[in-house]
Amino acid sequence: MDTEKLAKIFKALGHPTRIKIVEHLMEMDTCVCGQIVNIFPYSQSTISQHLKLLKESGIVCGEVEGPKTRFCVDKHALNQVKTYMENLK
Amino acid sequence: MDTEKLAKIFKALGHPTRIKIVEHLMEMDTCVCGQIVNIFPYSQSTISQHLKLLKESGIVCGEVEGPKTRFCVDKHALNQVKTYMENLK
DNA sequence: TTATATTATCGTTAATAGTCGATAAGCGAT
DNA sequence: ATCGCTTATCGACTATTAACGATAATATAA
Repeated sequence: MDTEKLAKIFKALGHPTRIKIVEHLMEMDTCVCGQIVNIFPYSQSTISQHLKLLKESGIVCGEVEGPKTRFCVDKHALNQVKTYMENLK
Repeated sequence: MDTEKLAKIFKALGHPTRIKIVEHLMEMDTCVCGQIVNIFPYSQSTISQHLKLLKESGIVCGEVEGPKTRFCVDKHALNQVKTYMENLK
């Protein structure tokens, strides 16, 4: 994974709310936007924006499911980041 | 490591130049600011600013050594991040 | 087809980040 | 004490981010 891509993911993770969103996605496996909105004291638009950033970085993916959008952590991307960290020595 | 702290480190790593600085510090073990300036196409003040951010996040530490400042990766902080990544499942 | 539920986007505002050149501050050598 | 080297900080500028409410878009249900 090249540095640019990696930096984008780190940047996406560089906000407490987005870290918590990712953790929640890991626990729940998948989540719909509304479920995430419910657990944070932020507006729907703010959470949607955070999800957009996470998606654009590649660490999260989302697929439309009727009127909803279902998000989950991209395990492949996550593993690449994990591998990078492990090899950082 | 709490979420705020973690987010700060991820944020610090969320820029290609800063990732490369950290990689360089890992390779060289320690580096003085000027050595890092030499390998990037940015001004001394810009690199100094990046180093400051890295230091403030806790992923890098620097100690004054005469007129120079010697930087290195904080292995303890790095290990905490590594552990976090490993446990993210 | 109209209403409802869900999510995304737009427009705005305030704050933060990235970069530079210029300058200040520190130490060591002369 | 001053000069030179190294690093940090300041001020400026532009760009990006974070947050909100309002609105648009889309799909399902009635």
